[in-house]
Amino acid sequence: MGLSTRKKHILQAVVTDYIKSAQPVGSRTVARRYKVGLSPATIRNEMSDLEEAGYLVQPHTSAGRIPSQKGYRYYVDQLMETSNLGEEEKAEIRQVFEYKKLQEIEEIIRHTSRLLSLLTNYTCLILGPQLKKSAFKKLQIMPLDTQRGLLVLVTDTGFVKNNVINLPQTLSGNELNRIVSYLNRRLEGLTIDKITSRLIGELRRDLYHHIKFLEETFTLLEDSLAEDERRVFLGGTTNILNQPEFGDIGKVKSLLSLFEQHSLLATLLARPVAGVEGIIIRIGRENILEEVEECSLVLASYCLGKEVVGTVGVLGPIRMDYAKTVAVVQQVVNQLGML
Amino acid sequence: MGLSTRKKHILQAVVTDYIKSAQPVGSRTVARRYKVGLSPATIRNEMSDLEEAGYLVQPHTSAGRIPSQKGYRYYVDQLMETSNLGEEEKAEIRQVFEYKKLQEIEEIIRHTSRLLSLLTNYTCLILGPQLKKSAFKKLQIMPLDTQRGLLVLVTDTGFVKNNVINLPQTLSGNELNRIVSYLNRRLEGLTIDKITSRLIGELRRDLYHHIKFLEETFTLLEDSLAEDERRVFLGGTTNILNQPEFGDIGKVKSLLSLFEQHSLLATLLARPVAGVEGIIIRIGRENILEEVEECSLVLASYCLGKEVVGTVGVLGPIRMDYAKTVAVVQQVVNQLGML
DNA sequence: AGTTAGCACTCTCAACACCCGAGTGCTAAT
DNA sequence: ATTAGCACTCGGGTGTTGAGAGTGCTAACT
Repeated sequence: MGLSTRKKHILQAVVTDYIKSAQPVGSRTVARRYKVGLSPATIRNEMSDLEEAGYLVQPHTSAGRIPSQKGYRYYVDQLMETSNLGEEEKAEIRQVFEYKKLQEIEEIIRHTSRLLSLLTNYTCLILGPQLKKSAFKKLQIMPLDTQRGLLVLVTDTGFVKNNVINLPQTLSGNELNRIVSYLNRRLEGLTIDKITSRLIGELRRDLYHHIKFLEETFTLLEDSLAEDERRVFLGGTTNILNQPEFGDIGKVKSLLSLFEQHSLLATLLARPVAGVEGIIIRIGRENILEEVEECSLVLASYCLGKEVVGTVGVLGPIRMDYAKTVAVVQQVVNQLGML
Repeated sequence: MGLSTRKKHILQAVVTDYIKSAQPVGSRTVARRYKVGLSPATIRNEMSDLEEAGYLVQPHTSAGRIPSQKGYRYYVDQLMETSNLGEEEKAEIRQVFEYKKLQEIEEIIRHTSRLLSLLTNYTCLILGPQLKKSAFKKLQIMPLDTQRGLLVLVTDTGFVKNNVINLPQTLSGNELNRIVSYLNRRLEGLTIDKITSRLIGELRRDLYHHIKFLEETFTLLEDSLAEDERRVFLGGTTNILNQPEFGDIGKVKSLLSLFEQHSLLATLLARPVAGVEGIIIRIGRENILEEVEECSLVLASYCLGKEVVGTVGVLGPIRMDYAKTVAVVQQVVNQLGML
């Protein structure tokens, strides 16, 4: 791993220049634009070494070099200087969160994804809070008419779930209220994944004379827990079209189709080790899906309240501006955590 | 308007063939593939006339002809034979709606849009129910903690709206209940657009001693009414990428960006004259937005219950399979109406 | 020994010429 | 009125060429 400082400088120059220009960068350019006091010839030699070591590749003889995935990895790990956000940008981020304090969580996330895609010009993916890990807060059943009611479930993370259910006509308003408040008492404070079939079985027994009604309610509850497909929120899906590397319809198509398959996206955003704090960068093939093997992903967990509840990610071309993206993601995640 | 029957046949042949092949069709092809008992030369003459009359255009000399927008219009109005759906397709549609009876409305619409885009291979746009035209059904406020509550609003069309609001700590549960049931009584059965500022002012007076609390609730109510941006649901947004006419990134981009601007889409789906029943087809420039001047839109109103509540549309290239699309849309709208 | 200048070499890309085939329009024959 | 025949047109594919960018190597320089 021990690259000479000179090699480091050159590698850095190549990466930053390529990130800006999307053009293979040659020795001339490095010599001219980046004040290494060296002649092109020397730089050529060093670049040749770097290529041999696997940090750079040549698209073809007689083109400049571009970073390999290994090169990007080295850059990200060792070379990148984290850029500070401009004050205007910081202000913009703060402003978006200013009035969001008491909004519903989905609304907040939607805005966040828009903000991130706007600031970075890449595509933003946000994995919503995991229902299982949220705590039950309150449940209510609103009768709609004689046969149907609306089941409303709220978690402490501000997650709201609505479901229309059938009510038996024989059920009086009083009974309904009793049942609801009983359920609220029993479920209070439990995290959703604690509401197991066993517990539900218990509740069923206790309320045996309402079985028919409950049957459906519980099935619904169980379903929505089992499904627990965490919602993925997208922002700026068309931003990739601005990237020169996606001039080809085929690539665009496979990516855009991926964007419609939320379950796949969820796996993409899943953190490898839940424990790791801070920002994770996945470059090209380091992502599991082949649809994004030409993309990089900047990932971070975010909190709402004190718990880590989800993941935000910014997806751009491998040639993305890592420094800026990391800064933006960091800032946004911080702001989210303060809500 | 009076085309000879022979010209009609030829025009029809050209349109259908071009819809299938996306290639300009020449006189040979018409003679060979469509049993008009005529030689290419004769057909050439007729096609020449049709071009003069504006129904066909030549991309360049020595290419076949393709229909002009006028040509498509004539085809759609006079020539198109409405295709009957295959039994499997009908069954598929029915099946999707089978289990949807008591779902929430948004869920139904989401499924519908997926279904439509799947069956047609085009992009599906659905304009959700208009809040203003829906009738207020029920309102409930669930206290979440000492300071906040969840305001749940349900309309008769099955539309559910959630909003977190602040509650004054001084408010007792009883008081809250009284207020809620008072509001329910006053608002019952009114269509949302009847809940004007005047009415709200009245309510305010009647509940003057809760002004602070109500202030916020009402503002929220008013906001969500004023905003009343009808939601647009999309399906199969990447389907356009399969169309050869969108091989160019520029076009794709402008369309996909349009798909992110829901307010624009809403105007696109708005019906010109609310009264007109049945299916409307808008070809190319007949649509107001220039982003879709190379697209056609097949529109239909749909009902939920007895009221017309929204619009479904299928957006494809001008060269779309109108016959099939119309059949599918018709069928789906019918099924929706039966829910 | 490390650095640099010079030069021949390689490769891509854009421009240009070229040809082929599909399709037309016109004319003359049926 | 219809059709066969034929000259003409034009787009798209193919091959060639030249310019430009960048390299690698060698020999000279510090």
